[in-house]
Amino acid sequence: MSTAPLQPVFDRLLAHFGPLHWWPAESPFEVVIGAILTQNTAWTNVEKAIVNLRRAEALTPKALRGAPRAQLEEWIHPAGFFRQKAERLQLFVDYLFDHHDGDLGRLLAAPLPEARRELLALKGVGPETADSILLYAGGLPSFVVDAYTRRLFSRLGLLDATAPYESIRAFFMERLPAESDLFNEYHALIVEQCKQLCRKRQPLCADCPLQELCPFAKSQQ
DNA sequence: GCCCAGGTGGGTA
DNA sequence: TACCCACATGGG
Repeated sequence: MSTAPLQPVFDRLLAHFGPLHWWPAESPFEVVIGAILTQNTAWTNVEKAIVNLRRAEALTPKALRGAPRAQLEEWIHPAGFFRQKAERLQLFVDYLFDHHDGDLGRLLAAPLPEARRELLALKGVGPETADSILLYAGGLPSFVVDAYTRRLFSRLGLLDATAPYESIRAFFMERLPAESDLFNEYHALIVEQCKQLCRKRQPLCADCPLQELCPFAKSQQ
């Protein structure tokens, strides 16, 4: 399989940042919570909500299911969209108990396409959230496409940022071996690359390990 | 004060 | 299919 031009991008990011070993969570179920809470939300706000949930010992399917809705909304308040997200979290755990005995591992033990269909059928779980759960909670090789992925790779001239989610996901999955460790690091490195430049308020081509691969950077020389 | 962030669902043409 | 909008907080 030809991995050009995706392998060189990965190699440079890995050399620059080193392995990141995502997701920043202490359990697979915490990945699910983080994936829902981070929808269109800065991770710093999500962290505050997760601290509240941890303090309340609410980071388990059982605890979340039993929590009063108003209480849950209060815990996750800092993450924004708290009414929507409280509903989505409880719909998720309700489904988990109704269909998998409250065991996330069982849901994620199904073959990837089946587990993905199941997740996508849930209200509040779109393609990015589903792929994040599959990859980072389940260790399944499902490539995650997010706003950073679109921004970085359109900047590199490799894809159209406005293309549908599934076509961008296919672009990566058709060109990379289906290895969860590779997909894990790749997405984490994309996020790290974009976050760094965001913090520094720099355009994507400045101080970037991908300079040599970036047509936009070249045109500015 | 304004803009944006690791989306999703519902409605309309 | 392609837009539009609601959803809400916190940091730059």
